Amino acid sequence: MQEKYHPQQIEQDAQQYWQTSAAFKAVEIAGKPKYYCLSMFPYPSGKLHMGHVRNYTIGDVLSRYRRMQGYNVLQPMGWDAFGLPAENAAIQNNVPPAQWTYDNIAYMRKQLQSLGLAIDWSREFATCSPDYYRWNQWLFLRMLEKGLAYRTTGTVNWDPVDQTVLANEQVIDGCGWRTGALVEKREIPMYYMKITAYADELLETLATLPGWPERVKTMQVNWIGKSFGVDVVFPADTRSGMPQALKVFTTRADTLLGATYVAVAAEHPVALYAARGNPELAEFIEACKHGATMEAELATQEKKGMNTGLFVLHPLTEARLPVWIANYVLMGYGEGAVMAVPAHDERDFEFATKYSLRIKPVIKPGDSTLEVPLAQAYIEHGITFDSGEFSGLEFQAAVDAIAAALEQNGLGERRVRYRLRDWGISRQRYWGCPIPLIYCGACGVVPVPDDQLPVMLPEDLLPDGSGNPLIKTPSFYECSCPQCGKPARRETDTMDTFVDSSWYYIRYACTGQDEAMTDARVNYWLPVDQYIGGIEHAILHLLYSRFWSKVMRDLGLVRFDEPFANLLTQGMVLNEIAFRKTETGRIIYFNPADLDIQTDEQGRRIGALLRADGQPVESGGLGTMSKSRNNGVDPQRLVDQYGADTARLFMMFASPPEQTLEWADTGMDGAFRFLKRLWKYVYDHIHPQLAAVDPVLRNDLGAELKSLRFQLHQTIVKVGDDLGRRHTFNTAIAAVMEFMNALGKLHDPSPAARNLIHESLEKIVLLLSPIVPHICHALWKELRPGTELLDQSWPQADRTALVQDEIELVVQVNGKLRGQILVAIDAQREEIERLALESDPVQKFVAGKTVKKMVLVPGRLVNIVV
RNA sequence: GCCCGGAUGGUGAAAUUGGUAGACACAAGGGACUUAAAAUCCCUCGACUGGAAACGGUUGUGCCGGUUCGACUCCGGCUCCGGGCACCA
Repeated sequence: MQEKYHPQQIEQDAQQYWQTSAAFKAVEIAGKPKYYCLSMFPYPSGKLHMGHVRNYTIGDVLSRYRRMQGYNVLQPMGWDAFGLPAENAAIQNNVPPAQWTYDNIAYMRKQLQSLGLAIDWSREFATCSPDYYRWNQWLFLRMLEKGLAYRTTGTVNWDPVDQTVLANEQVIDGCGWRTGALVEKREIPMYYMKITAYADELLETLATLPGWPERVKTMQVNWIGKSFGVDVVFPADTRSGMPQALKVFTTRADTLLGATYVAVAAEHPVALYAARGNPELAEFIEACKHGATMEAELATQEKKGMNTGLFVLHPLTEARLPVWIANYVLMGYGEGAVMAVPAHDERDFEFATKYSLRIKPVIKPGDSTLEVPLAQAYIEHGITFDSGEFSGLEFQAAVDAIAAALEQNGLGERRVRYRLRDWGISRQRYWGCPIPLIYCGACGVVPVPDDQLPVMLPEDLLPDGSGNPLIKTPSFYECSCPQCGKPARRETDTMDTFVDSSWYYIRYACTGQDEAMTDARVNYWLPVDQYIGGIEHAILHLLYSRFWSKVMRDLGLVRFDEPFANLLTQGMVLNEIAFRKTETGRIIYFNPADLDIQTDEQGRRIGALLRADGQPVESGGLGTMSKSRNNGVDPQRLVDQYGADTARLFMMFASPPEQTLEWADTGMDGAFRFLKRLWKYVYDHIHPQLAAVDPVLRNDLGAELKSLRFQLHQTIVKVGDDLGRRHTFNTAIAAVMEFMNALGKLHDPSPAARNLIHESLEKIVLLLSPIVPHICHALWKELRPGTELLDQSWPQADRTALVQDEIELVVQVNGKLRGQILVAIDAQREEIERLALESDPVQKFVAGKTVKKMVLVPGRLVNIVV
């Protein structure tokens, strides 16, 4: 055994051993309990960042821990390989997206392997492989057959200069990111997946997922947004020229008598009708085209509107209500029209105040009245008033009565609605899975026959920023109609990359299966036992995956209802954002590694200077590590400098996994120091070649050794609980450090002590092995020559070591800590109270006062109330 | 704007079911070893305060209020920060 800890050599040896022994190859073994541990696969952006290290280390710790517990573990890895960044890179570097992607995969695979992850690499695949995306296409066609996929129009961001569709990310302050041109909304035909058909099940089965974080389930519930309300029809006032009735949905039918106008989207037929011969209105509608498409922008943009001059009739009072066009009403949501009740809706209140529209309160708090005029909308539930026959009712009674009245006169009906919208999957982009459809002049939209799948994506095209290059590639789009054989045109849109990531975890179970999307092996491995990934995927990816797997289930391809039994959402790894603005207003970002931090005498940060020129930079706060903001940290430097074990240990020790982590590498030294100390402990124990270790004489230990052994077995219990149940790897590591500190204080040359040290070191190595597997692999060889760490089971605590005679209780007076007492483990209440009262520090505080009450918390404390 | 989280020493954090706030580390300061440095080891380390010292006291978990014998933890109201908002992944 070498005297010093040399991670490079140790890690190389361990990784080589794992590879040559195919240690992590997962094989289906009937009857053996399986554990499918999956970390979200990476997008091959170029190199790993700290978020990846965090994600994959967590997965690896859990995988190795379960393996030691006797599970048949599957931990696979792959690549979410389609997507926008490859096209941007292609434009920038003149390299086809395919090549850029494959190069990145090759580099990042090496990086992952250097972390020593217990992955079955034989199952690796990338979603851009035709063997994979062929089944996207195949399933899409099945969904089309079942009516779960359909075609309709959707809104996109249109860059009028580049003549191309932009992703939301590519729209900056309403302008195209490359051209700076004002972006327009445009309606184009697209394909949608009917996720709303599964809305109820997606909602209901969340309740069957106790292994999911509450916050994620809450977010999904709110996202699906099931609401009970009423569809209300406002008939046209034909005398005003209004061409049609307007239907709106409301969850607040109790406020119907307070409706004072109706607003429609700028794209609504009534708006277009009103704009004919009204240039002012037409201009407003035109301006709305440049309005926001994103919900965040939509909700914060200035609310603007115009009166159409048209009227509808109130469905209950027949009062004439003006019809307005408003930029905050979207055609894509519901019916493209809303009823406005300014007195009881904040947005309507703001709008009505701005345009001097009528505000009519009809709801008041149960125990008081409203002060008129209102200073703000009263949005709480309350009692109706000023509502004719519907006055004086509480919320539900009012909704029921008004809904009944509407149903009676045929102008409304109760409806359940969802906030969830169908999933638009068409992308006007090159680097994605082709949608397998053909457009024939004679036959219309014709699916590509199954035996012609996959529709292969050419890998040699070079996008130039002006739209999807597939449109300009006849060898791709020219084809003949599968039905009539005449020349036809292939669909050039590709699928949303969320399709790729919606079922990759199923495909890992069927490596090599070329005849079908899945096979029987799925039934062994799935569902995933533990899924680990960033909290940023709490809604979209996880909801789409749940949906897609339910569709597969209904097609008989899989048997489970939910794909991920347990979910661990790791917090984001943040780093500082530093920048300067050039004279022309362009923003240049600086990597925090290139800055010198200035602190005050207390060590608090007050600013930062760019090392290159010594001048200050501006702070952009904290944000997730990203290429675009130049605040990523490449783990490679740390791995090269300290080794993978130190990087893994530090990452796990830094904070609990679900917590957002502000990146700082201070502490790496400490993690490295700990491993060096561990190495030294084993070396010092092994090296003297003293007497061989005797069987431990556990009943013959003195008080010091007995107490140390108690702590050892307490630590075994604690670490198992932290890794397996709590997933708090930081406290597991802290517990081992604490025990190591205690062990280090033992200076006892007796054989009994030496036995205990040996037992301790073995257990420490086993406990740490899921976190720092390389060093543990090497140390185990020294402690138990001829055996392999990988074959060892997770240690069990010795119950006899955990028996205690006495325990310490805390004594409080009026809830304040005043002292401790030592009591026998089986001491009775009276005995404990007597000891507590008699203890010196207590006497001081109790003397001369009357004891009112004593609170005893068994095993914890005594509180004396005076 | 809406939905979901978070805030504890100079720093990362711990306190698992309402029961000792700051475990375990980092940084810093002091010391030992060394020709020196690195490495290693030892000590101090929330704030204020009494004491020569031993050892105490008060206060303290983003802010304001509440419940309780007892609150980082529960309740009500805020502030700031992070994630998501349907075409970044």
